[in-house]
Amino acid sequence: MDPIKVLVVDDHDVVRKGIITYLMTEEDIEIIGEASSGFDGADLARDLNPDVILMDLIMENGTGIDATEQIMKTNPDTKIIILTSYYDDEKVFPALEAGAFSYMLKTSSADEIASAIKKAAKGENVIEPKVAGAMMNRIRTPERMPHELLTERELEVLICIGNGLTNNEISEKLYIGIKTVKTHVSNILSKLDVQDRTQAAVYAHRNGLMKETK
Amino acid sequence: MDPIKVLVVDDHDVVRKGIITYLMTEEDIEIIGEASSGFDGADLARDLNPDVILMDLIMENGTGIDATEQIMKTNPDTKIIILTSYYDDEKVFPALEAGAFSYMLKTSSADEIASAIKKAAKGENVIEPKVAGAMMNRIRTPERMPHELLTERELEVLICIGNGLTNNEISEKLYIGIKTVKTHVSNILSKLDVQDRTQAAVYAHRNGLMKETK
DNA sequence: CATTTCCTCCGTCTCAAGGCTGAGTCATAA
DNA sequence: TTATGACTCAGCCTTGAGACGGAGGAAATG
Repeated sequence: MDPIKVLVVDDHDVVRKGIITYLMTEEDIEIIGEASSGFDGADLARDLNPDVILMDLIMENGTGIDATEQIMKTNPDTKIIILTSYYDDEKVFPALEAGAFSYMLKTSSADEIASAIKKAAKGENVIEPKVAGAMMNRIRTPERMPHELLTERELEVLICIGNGLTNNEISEKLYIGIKTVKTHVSNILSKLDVQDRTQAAVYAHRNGLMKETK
Repeated sequence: MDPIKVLVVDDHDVVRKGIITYLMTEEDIEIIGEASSGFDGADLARDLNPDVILMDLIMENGTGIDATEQIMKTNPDTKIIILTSYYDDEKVFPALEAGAFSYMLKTSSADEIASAIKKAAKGENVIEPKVAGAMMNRIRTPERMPHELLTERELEVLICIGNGLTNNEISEKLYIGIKTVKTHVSNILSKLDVQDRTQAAVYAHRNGLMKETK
């Protein structure tokens, strides 16, 4: 059986070298390339057509999410294993939705990672227990995030609130009357189930709604 | 000359193994131990008395900051090199204040890290250019962060505001009169140079003041 | 001892915030 | 056509927020 062709994408030089050094001792795994950014990783994946990709999420040029989406278009059969430090919801689910095959943490032992690569090549998913726990929570609570109930306009207003604007400033910014702003604010408060604009601002920050404008 | 005795502290198994694997090829560097948490790292440092410690900042049990402070008490001559992914102000300066000797990023090449270890053993600091830039900014702008002007009590109140509490709720939580809360809030608003509590809440979230209670 | 800082509390006053009710327009779907 | 939802705006009303000024006690500091 041919060795498994693996591509390693991580902007941390020591991590990349470390993984590669270790994996070189595995007989049925062959490192065919490495990249230090999401962009380079996507390019290399297209050119080299690896069986498995070890992908970091947070990188300086092109996140692992974007790279994963890109690679799934050009190499739909490639199994992408996310290998990162984070296991919070906001990171995990976008990655899995983008097409990631497995999700490992960097606290995993080198053996576990080698095992995950072999399983991925055979079509078996590997999800870290901590990550799996987060997934179960998501499944157990099918209630959608409250802010998904918001209309586009309400979301705009919520972003303004999250930036500390007053109703008056919002009305000027969005070219609408202050009464309209108040209506939106009221609807937002009831939909998010919070008591005042300050709590709404907190909600926006905690749920990552401010990232685009930060 | 004796080889440099190095201790590696990082909760990411692949990072630790990777660094060690690489550094083993360096003749004048000897890995005398490794730890996967800040607590273990501090214990090992006390027992083994290494010349240089490679220390991650974010770990599951005991942060690198705490471990660094601890180690500086027991092993004041040990040079601690912070090796992490982050180069924002909030991470860098506490580490240097705690007694870190050098500050490297994980994007550094393995050669640079080996070089930093040798320089640290000789008493030369190594600061990553990106981190150095942040330091220069701090020096160029001697204006301290506004929230450093806050008193302890005011900081408590600000945290409450950041959690979306009303003045009334704050007064109950802190066992003080509502008038007192209002006084604190007014002082906070003027010290932070913001107009209302919502902007204060935003400030608290953006400047990482909410991390303890999140 | 004198000064400063911090925490505490009071009264007054103004205004933004937000609840409640109602209503007109427009686009899309049934 | 009718119904529905989103966006818009209005009036009325209550209350919390915040500014301003004043003040006392405790503890650190010079």
